[in-house]
Amino acid sequence: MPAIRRIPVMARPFDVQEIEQKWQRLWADEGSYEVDADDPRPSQYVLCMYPYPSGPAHQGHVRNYTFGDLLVRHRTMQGFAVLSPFGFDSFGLPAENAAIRTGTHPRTFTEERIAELKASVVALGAVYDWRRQIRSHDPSYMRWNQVIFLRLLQAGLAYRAMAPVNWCPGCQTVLANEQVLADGTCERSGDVVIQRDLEQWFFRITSYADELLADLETLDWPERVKTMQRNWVGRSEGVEFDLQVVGHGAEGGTLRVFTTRPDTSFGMTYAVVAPEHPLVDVITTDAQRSAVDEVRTAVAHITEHERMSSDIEGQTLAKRGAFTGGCVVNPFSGEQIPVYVADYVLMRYGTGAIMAVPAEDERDWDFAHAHGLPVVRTTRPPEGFDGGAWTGDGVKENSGFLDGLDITAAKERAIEWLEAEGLGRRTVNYRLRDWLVSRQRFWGCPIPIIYCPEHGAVGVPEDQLPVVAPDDVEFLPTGESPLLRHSTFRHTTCPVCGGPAERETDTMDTFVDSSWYFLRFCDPWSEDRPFDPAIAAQFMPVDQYIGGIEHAILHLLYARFYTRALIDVGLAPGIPREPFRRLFTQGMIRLDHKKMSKSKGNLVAPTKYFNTVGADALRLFHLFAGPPADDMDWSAQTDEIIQGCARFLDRVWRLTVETDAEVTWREGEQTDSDVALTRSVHRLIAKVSDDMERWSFNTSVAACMEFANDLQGYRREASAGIHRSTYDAAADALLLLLAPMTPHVTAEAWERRHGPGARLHTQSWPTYDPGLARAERVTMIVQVNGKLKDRIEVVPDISEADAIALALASERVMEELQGKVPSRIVARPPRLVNIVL
RNA sequence: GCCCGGAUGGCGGAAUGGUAGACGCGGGGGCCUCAAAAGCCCCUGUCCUUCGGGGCGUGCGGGUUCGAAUCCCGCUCCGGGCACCA
Repeated sequence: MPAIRRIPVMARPFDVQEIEQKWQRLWADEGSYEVDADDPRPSQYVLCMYPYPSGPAHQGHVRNYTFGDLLVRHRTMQGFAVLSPFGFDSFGLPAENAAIRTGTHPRTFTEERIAELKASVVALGAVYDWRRQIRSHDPSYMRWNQVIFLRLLQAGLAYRAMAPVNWCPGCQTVLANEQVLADGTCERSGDVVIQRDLEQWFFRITSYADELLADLETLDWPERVKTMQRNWVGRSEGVEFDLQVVGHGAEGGTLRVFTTRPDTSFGMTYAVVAPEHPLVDVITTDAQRSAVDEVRTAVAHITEHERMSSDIEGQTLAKRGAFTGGCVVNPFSGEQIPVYVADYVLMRYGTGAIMAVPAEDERDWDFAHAHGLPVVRTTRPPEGFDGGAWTGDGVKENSGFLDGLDITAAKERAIEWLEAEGLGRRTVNYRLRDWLVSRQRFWGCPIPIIYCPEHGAVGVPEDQLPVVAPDDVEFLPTGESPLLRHSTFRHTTCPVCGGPAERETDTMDTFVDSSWYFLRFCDPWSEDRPFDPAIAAQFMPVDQYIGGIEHAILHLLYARFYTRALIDVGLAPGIPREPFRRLFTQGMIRLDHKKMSKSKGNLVAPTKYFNTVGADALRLFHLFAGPPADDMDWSAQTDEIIQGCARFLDRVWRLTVETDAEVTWREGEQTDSDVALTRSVHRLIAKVSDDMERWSFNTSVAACMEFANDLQGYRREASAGIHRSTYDAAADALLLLLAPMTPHVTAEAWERRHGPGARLHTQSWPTYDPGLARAERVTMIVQVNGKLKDRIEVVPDISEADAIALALASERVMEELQGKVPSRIVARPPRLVNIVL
């Protein structure tokens, strides 16, 4: 019995906004993506880096959450209980700056921004288990942040030490590096910023340097992120050894240096100590004192950042430094060599002193030439080398017992000699420094410490946590934390003796908040500890972590460290030491060649798309635009492409829900074109399933578009009517495959096809028959001398002999051969035959 | 300076040693319509062509291979990271 349907005529075949709101409400009401620890399904943890709430979402968020949501929905359809939480990194400087500008309390400001961001995330159709939401400024989260701090303190992983900071004498406060202008002045007062030592809190991340480095090998992360972390940790192996000091007042003293090139020791023609090095005061002669002091003063007045830059106002690579008047003995050559101070040697790295080998180190070369110091080559440079320092490999010369060796062997020999003589030992140095967590800010998690004149730094007892900053504070543009001026917060009593004491007024770096939120997500209801380790162990590690490349180093390194620290202080027994098994870093979105961001003021809000083409079309665009890892340019053409995505969804709707022409249905035996359609359904399932696993969403979308074209062609050509079950299977498959990408329109189409209450997203991900997915006929190409000459339709399992026979029988090939005998025939059935003359 | 990426039609991109340019955007033509919109159909790298087809073509120059966008060597340009870490 042929069924006949007629098309309704309208701009779009469905009401986008109505459908999107309906399904967003349904997913929330039905708790479709809420997952509990006792869920019988195997679990998967999919997480997008929790955002700083800066207001309504921008396209960077849209892209991020589209990828994440696609994964959540896809894995759910594959039968996993997918943990998909969302939260807000809600402490941070912008809220505090807004408070100074407008007087609004940072909490009010932040919570308004959270509501806006959350609304746009929901409007995008991204689904989360909102019961688990975390906001880092919530006292319930701060409490555990502070407990963890105290446990790290007890374990010796947190400590207090003097550290150089940027200090503005005008504002009487510490500045962040970003607040110091390029010329070394304060952005607010214009005063020259100086370096000053202040007591600050640190986390001992350097204790984990080797582990953080070694375990990178086990991670399924982008290679370049791992490389960046490796460089950041900056492990270098070398040797430390002592030099005898000669000269006034220093007899019997030694100077310890660190080097990775002990093979060059015979070329050490002078030594350099950092300006802050304690030996400077001892060995500087009266004659040299003023020159040395000049260097030290200059260094004290610039930031480390500037000190590292190779050019300060015309003082180019002259290497700012001076002779101290003192000397040391090079133990290898026995010669006396001068000791200099120079700003290119850093007190905090190695021993704060180096042996200088100008012939084999570029910095030493520059310095030696600026100060007229001798150069002795110990590695023979290659023939024709006319540059300065030679840092490559070569045969050792002028090096006594090392002569004739290559540098690797010479290093070994030199270290053995130093150890045998009792002068030095092997050492490893790291570029990585301990993590300075103190921030002189209001809008952050207070460091739970009380300073007692009697008992020193005492932790606030855990039953008194959280320490929450008071609300009755005044935000002034002074640059200092209002907590400093709040006397009832600041003045308290010592938990040990009850005597008068002062609270710490610094807060924690917000990277502390984000270093364990993924663990709290596993058990956000826990009231007696940060989380239940058994539950966390069930979900951890995060199976897929998604975020921007800008967090490649700091956040990801801190989180790796923190996870280990939590395990080692006993708060997280049984959880994996690596928190993020797979990492995906999405590319950024640029507008006019600049990164799209709120601070640059070049955002394109998604709202206008939600209100017109709808969230599905915008999602489809982000998936279709190109490889997820690549940067994307938001261009004048973008809106047209988004329109094209909406057009495609209209077409999907017409193909699955409505008929746009009078249609005759039939059943019974499949015709050839019915079989062909079935085959392309199976090929499509295979293609999209594979593309999903390798994050090739743009080609998934292309395949679905191609299939929709095929489906339309099938309808057009079906003069004898449309085979009902074949067509239904095709339409259902298309909806199932698109379900994770464009969830609203597909869910609605599914319900229209299958009746009220039918749920697309609880269906299983479709499977395919490999036999049907394989093409029935394939195009075999025939080449002569590698040039394409003919195409022949063949069966996929054609034999090599048959393929060659067919190729040689081709008219086009015979023309080309002209009776000549091929010298070689390369056959790769069923893909190609290449005839070589 | 060092270390990673990348370069393909007018544009976004596809092609994991085997038909370069899938899919889409833009453009051109046609159908439908009183007309328009929407929709549908066809064409669209480039040059030559006797309309059968042929030459050229994946940043540049070499190489390996029967065959290279893909692998190797050397450049150019663009993007990113680290930049006096001894």
